[in-house]
Amino acid sequence: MIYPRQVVYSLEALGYLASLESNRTIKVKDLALNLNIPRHYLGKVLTELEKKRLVTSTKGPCGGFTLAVNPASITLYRILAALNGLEKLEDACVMGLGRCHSDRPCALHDIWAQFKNSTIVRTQKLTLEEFSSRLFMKETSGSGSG
Amino acid sequence: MIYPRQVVYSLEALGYLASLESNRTIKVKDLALNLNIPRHYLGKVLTELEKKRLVTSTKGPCGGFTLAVNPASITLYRILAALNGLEKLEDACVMGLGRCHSDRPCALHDIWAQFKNSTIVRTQKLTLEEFSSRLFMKETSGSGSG
DNA sequence: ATAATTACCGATATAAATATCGGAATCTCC
DNA sequence: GGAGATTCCGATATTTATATCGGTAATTAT
Repeated sequence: MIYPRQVVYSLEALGYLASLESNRTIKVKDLALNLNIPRHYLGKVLTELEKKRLVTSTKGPCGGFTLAVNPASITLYRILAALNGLEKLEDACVMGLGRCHSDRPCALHDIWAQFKNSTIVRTQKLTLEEFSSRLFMKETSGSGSG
Repeated sequence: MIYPRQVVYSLEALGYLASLESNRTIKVKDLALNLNIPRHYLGKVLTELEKKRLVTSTKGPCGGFTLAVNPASITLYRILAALNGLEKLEDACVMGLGRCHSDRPCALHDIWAQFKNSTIVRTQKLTLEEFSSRLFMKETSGSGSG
């Protein structure tokens, strides 16, 4: 992966939250178990997400975290931006060569530029809901559609 | 950049060495100055490159490092492989999502796959000589070709 | 041989990311 | 208002990458 783990954990947590019925909360402990993330570390990550108004927390019994945004309208791009997850994509050179510029590009310059561009376009179209349903399929109570 | 700095330094050092007349050595100190890399750190990186038979070292006055491979025939792919620089490219998911597989891909799966593939194809065609002349232009003694 | 030059190498320092721990603060339910 | 549940938060540990330092070994020139 090209993102720091904190970002990955954030995406997983948000994806999972979006897969729950709206307004349903989940405890850090359970989230950590489900996503296989160290519990206390996830707690800190969620605190960050709360500061960025992406989730809300409630203390006490029946407390936990819940999504603070509408998953059908927020895009992954906005989420990544909030998490500083776009930094890698802003690097000019994929190999980190200081002397690679657009006027004197390295041999991978165009490939990287295209990847960056595609990623931006794609994530700007992708809602959290779509992202979530793809990977964190809602546990429907028993829809036997087939 | 998506590569660790050690890999970047290695690429820069090899590129620079390839831009010198063949069999010409350069001292770590000078290389570090030219590439703006911490001297002692570069020394360790070069030692690693020597273990991998990519460069040769000579001690004493007039000593230094020189390329141990033919820059016209070795590809960047082989170099990256030797440096374990392909690890990031081998990751299945660009976002590091454990539950993203080819049979249940995330929304960026195809973009990432294409980038990885293009990078491999391109670096397999790219010789160190080409890589070097693009960015570390040989200081020709005065070819006024234009 | 001696002196100067250079790579070599082990010890250590620094920084950032990741992870752990325990108790304080807050909230709900009774 | 008290008991229990849960987040919150500061302190600290661990790991990895990056960087620094200084002495040792090897080589060359004289």
